[in-house]
Amino acid sequence: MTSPTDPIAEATRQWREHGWADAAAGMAAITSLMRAHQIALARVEAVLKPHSITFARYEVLMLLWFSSRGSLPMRVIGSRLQVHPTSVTNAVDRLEDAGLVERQAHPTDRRATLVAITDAGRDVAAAATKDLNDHVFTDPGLTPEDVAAVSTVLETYRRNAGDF
Amino acid sequence: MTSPTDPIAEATRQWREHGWADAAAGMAAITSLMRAHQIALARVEAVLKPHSITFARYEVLMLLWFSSRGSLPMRVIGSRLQVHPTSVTNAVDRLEDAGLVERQAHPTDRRATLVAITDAGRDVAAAATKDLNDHVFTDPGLTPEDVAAVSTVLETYRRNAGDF
DNA sequence: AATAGATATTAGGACGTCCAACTATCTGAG
DNA sequence: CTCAGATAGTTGGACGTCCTAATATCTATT
Repeated sequence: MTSPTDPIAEATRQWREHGWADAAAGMAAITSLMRAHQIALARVEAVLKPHSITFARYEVLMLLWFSSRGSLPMRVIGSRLQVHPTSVTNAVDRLEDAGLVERQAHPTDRRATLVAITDAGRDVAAAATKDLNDHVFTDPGLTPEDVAAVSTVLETYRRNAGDF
Repeated sequence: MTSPTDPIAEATRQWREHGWADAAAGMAAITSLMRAHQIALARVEAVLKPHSITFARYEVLMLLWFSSRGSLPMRVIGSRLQVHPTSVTNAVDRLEDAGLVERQAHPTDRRATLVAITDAGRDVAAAATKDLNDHVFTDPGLTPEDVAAVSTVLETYRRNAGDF
């Protein structure tokens, strides 16, 4: 089992050799985060692909599904998902083209736009969630202890960053 | 603790309510990973911006800088960074336009292309690294213990995914 | 040696993210 | 009541990632 060297471990070694020992651990953590994100996203997208949606659109759909009225203003969606307003416009455009959501006038603020999930949207959300739960979330690729550890530490990271 | 609700904690609650308790922890971990990645990437890109490079290009530059000959085949770059060949082409195109690397003929395999770092490339790599170390990596936004914990768990995750 | 299959790279296109700039509408200070 | 400033959303563009398809070159099998 002579596995090739982990590129991040190799980078860490280089960092120390160059006298950047103080930064080596942080570099490794952030670089690991980038790779792990890439792996996780690829797995999730692979499961969502048959449902013809992406993770970005899935998140919008779930937010609407869980909302009490089945609709939210664009701005609220962006705020919850922590993405730029233009990303919300993009995702909603595509979801609307697919008939999974529809834009409605906001009752009191004519600047705002409400996004409402359709029946078809609820169906896709339910089916996609079942698939994601069965094929990714129930066994994400780590022990339950590690899963909990990641969540806990990253929650701290997100809070420190002002994410919520 | 009067903070507004963490959207991920809220999603976890919804998952349990809908009877998906087995998948709730995995969903939370993966969603946390997505957000944390977004935060970390934004910080890194902000520091790199004055150097007129992105993180993707920075990684290519560092790989070349650390290589013994100062050059690597495109294929090796993609393999180490775990990105698609077309992403390497893209990054190298832009680095070459900026004069930070140059393409050279491979001595023995005419299909392959060597990418070599230039003196200007070494200067940018050194300056960018100093900035990243000072402003991000030395204090990534977590305690040293948490930084180590993230690295360790994500290393397992990457290894399980066949990343190395 | 000839050729079928594998490998290295590039071109074109889809999608998500961000930023800057613009329109429409709301809100609050005077 | 008016108007400057804030807010909601969209458009257009830059960039990174992936996928598919195409070209060029290597390699191994017959």
